[in-house]
Amino acid sequence: MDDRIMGMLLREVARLHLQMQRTSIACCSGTTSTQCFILTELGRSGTITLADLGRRLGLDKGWTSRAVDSMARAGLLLKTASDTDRRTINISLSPAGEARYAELNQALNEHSGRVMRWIPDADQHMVHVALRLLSEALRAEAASVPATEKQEGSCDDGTELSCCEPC
Amino acid sequence: MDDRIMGMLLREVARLHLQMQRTSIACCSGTTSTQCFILTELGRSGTITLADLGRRLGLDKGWTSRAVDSMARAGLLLKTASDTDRRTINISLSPAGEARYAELNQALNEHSGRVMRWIPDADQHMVHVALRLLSEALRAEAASVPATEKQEGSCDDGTELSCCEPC
DNA sequence: CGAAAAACGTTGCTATTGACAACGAAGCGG
DNA sequence: CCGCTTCGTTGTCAATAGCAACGTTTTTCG
Repeated sequence: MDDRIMGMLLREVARLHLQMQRTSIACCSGTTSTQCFILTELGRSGTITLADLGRRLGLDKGWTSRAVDSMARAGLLLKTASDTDRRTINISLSPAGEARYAELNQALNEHSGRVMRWIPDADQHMVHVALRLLSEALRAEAASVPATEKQEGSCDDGTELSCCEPC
Repeated sequence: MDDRIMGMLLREVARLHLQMQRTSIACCSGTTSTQCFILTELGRSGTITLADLGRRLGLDKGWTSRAVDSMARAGLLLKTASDTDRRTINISLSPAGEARYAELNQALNEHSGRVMRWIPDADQHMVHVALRLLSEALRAEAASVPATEKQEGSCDDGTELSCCEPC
């Protein structure tokens, strides 16, 4: 299989989706795209700690702390101290956050449904299976890289074009 | 087909891909992700005007102007006045921009190749076809929405949860 | 046990990203 | 010629995000 075509397709899909997602989110409420990510992650994972949330979203913990704080001030999230580890804080959706999560989910699902309507019914199952495979592959690749990404930070060994493959 | 699962999968794929793309890009050179989008769009489309570039990427023309300007100062892009329309400016890749484009493409393709290695060979063709269908569906949906998005900006007609479907 | 190391959450600082509005220049239709 | 639109630039502002430093707490290991 040709990596070039695959790469372009994957990039195109990600870019187009993100672009349209922005408009979908903006339409619904004052929720910004990062707040949307936090809401959906909490809605799926339930109560998790702040550091865990940042790790799952691939965001800096400082930025995550501020974003969570502002959303807690807005009444969307609850910050409760853990009783087993006094360092950690458990983040969860407040009732208002649950409602916003449901609202957001509906808007985004409605949007993806509109996109799906452009795909023939006979192919929809295939697209579904392919997306599942892709998400698993992306997660697997993401999990496999960090083991070696911090040790070899050279990336300037000699060849000027073939970067990124040793690092 | 269930829109909910589809929506979650699509969002997950887009989010994970974008996140990993950032690290791939950062590894290569000083190019940021938006600059990457500009480079890839110019590499694919050839010489286009600034307004067109902004429209294709879904970005504000002001921001596009500044981004293009900084990349032109960095020697990656060329801004040449049009001879038929004195308002427009044609943006194109300089030789250095072409090189950066090739470099970037290689890094990103290498990355998508790594992701694809997590998918069984027997399924790769299916994923390829599915991605092609998806990108076409996203483009079709993106092209069909703007016709009605500006006229009906109400979105607060009555039902509190079913937003985004009339607007 | 007790010191060193690590993890956690907060805060300050900075840079990037991007939208919106206003403006002058230029084309276009009447 | 006059109004309208488009184009590119610039100013301003907010959201996004990373990095470093810090104090607190937990874990690890000698």
